[in-house]
Amino acid sequence: MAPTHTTTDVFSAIAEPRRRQIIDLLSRHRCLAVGTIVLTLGLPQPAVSKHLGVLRDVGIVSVSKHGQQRVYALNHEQLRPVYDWIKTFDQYWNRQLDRIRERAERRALAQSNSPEAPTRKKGTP
Amino acid sequence: MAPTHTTTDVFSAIAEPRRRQIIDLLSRHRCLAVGTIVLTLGLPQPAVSKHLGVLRDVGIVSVSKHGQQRVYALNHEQLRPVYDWIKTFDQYWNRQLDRIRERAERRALAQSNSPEAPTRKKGTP
DNA sequence: TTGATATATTCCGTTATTGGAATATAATGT
DNA sequence: ACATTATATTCCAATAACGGAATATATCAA
Repeated sequence: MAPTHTTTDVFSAIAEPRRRQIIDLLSRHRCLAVGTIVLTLGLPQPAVSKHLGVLRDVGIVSVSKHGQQRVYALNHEQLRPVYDWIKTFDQYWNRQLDRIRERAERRALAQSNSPEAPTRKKGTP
Repeated sequence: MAPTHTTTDVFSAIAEPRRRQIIDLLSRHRCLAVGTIVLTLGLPQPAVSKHLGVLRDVGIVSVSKHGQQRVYALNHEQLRPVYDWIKTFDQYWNRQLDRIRERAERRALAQSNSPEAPTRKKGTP
């Protein structure tokens, strides 16, 4: 049948590289007018408007009128589902880091015990 | 033109809910045969095979032959780009939490200083 | 009102994605 | 060789997504 409606799914909304660009840009400023986004990213204006529309539908950004320009701001909370999902895997990377650190520390300890011993294997001399 | 090729983009690969289901399942087991995934998730076998194909192309999972079954395992590292990207926003949520905690602590402190004072505003009595 | 600027929307053509059914391939057992 | 099990692939139809050009809407200025 059909791909999962990007309009209702945060994961699909952030799948688009340019939408992530927009999000990244917005995250570095409290709010931005469409024109600024267009100029900064160098994308065609209709494209930006359409991507902002998707992000708006999902709730990732919100708009407010300021004169004749529309100012967009990022709603960080809406990105939390992504963080919560991916977060469950970070233990693997962190464990990996822990392992590396532990090994380094063990090695450093061995070094300090016998400064002239070869790095490789202590063995029984 | 066309949507971003899911085959080369981790973000697009994880946009599919059922693929996330498969990833979740695989993350809870060191490795799983296709048949097990089919039975566990209750999805049609061709669907599972196809989704696994996408995940395989992106490198999120890897296969090995065991008899006549293909055993899939999750490559956690491949999910890191997603974590790295979303992680840059977690400061907002955490700051929010910090703010809440700090306020609670301040309130608790105020309470302990004047146990009978109203919660609202200390003022000059 | 007219004109200019800022943004949104619509229309169109192309391509991708998904599910489902059927089929193909591979390994195993008899 | 043949049947069985496990998995992958192919074919199809429906739909959705994207980019680009053109156009519509809204706001402000003169």
